[in-house]
Amino acid sequence: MLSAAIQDYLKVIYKVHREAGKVTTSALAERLSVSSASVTNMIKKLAEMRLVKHTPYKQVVLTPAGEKIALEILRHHRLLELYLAEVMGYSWDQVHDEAEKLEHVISEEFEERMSAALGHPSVDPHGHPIPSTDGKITTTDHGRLSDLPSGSHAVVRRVDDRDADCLRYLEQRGLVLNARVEVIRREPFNGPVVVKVGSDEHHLGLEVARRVFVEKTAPGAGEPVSAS
Amino acid sequence: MLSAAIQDYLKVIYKVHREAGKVTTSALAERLSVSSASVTNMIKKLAEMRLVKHTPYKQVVLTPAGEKIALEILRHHRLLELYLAEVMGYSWDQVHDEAEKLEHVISEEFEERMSAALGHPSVDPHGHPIPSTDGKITTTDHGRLSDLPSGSHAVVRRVDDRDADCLRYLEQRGLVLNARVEVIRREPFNGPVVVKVGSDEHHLGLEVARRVFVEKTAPGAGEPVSAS
DNA sequence: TTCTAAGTTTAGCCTCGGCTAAATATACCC
DNA sequence: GGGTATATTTAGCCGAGGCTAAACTTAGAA
Repeated sequence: MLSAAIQDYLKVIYKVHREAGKVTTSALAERLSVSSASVTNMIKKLAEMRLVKHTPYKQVVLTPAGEKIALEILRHHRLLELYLAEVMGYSWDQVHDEAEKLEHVISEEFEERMSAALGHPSVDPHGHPIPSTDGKITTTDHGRLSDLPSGSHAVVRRVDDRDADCLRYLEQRGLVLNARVEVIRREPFNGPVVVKVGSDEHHLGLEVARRVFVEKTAPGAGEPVSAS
Repeated sequence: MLSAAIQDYLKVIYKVHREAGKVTTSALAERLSVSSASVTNMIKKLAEMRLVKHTPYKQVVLTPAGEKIALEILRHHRLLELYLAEVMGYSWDQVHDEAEKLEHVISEEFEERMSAALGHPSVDPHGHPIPSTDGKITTTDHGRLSDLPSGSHAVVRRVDDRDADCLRYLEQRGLVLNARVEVIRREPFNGPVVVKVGSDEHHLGLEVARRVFVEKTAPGAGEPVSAS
């Protein structure tokens, strides 16, 4: 059994790769709340274990073996989030921290029973795809709400789940998974984005709007432009 | 937050105290699958933290603070066992190992939601009482099936849950919580105990019979002699 | 009472996964 | 193309929680 620390490193390497393309020591250090030196140490170890390839001073990439483990942890995390929310009644902003702890500890048995109880879902409550047992994942790249021109219509497809306060903020304003939004206008000088959700209008700071990922829709349409 | 290791020590100290009265280094070492020297080290640390009192070469006892933590972990463990069995459909013999890992990781939130989902139960699937949130526990001391004279009638009130194989064995023979049993006869020379469960008779080795705790009943009675 | 076996503690070591400080590599600016 | 800022790695350290071997207590038998 791999330690929770190693599992965490692999998971974060995977996520940083998805989000930034390139995986650097300092990015990992920040995401793991650990010093850069500690990251270098661990990376060296992971490289010996053939879980990552490391080009010193350049970057680190997961080997297929490393990615498999990362996806397994990711699957645990996202199934847990969904289970906590749907079955146990957790609120949207509470699930992340609990899942973060449990993901390293549950058995395959537990994973399978959760998945079954949820009807083998493919997306977690924040819109992230759930990897399958055999380590496959289908990612859809969505644009950010903050990048939408005014007048756009869209559907919320994913929300960054790293900050519980932000999640609460968004939830209160109806910006949850599959919610329809319209960009009314955008204030200049990186000011807030004014969006309509249902019949309400909200002024979202750029930082917040960057955390909401959307799929564009036709203005009056009932369904997204490119429904899956 | 206390480490999982410390939580485990406190839990095992509590259990050994219940089961054997006296808590020795070697008993702890065996139960924790750790060397005696390691136990001595950790006990020293726990004593500094005021969680146990240690009389060197004699014994160790929990302080009220230590007992509080032990009972909290015990509560986690037993709620988890029940939740895994009742809600998630685990079998009787699978729940212990999973609970053993999860008990150190779940939040108060999780604990409370499990308890609510189960209707705030007072006994786990193996018959152990579940401590309350405020660290109270009501223990009933039951005799062992292995100590019953032939002809006795009894109800299973608790089963030792440390060995999954043994649990499976007992479950297959109907020796589950609240099952009625009758001791048909006892073979001499520490031979098997012959018991009737439902309409079947089974020959139980002494080692197995020692792990089943029972409450005596009147021979034909529908209810135990001293119902709770 | 003394001697010995069993149980306990001490001493010293190990691995894991952190840390800081110092050395080194890269990259960017002029 | 050289110099400096920034990123990365190396070196050396620490605490947690294990281990073994050796020393020390205790208790029981002779």
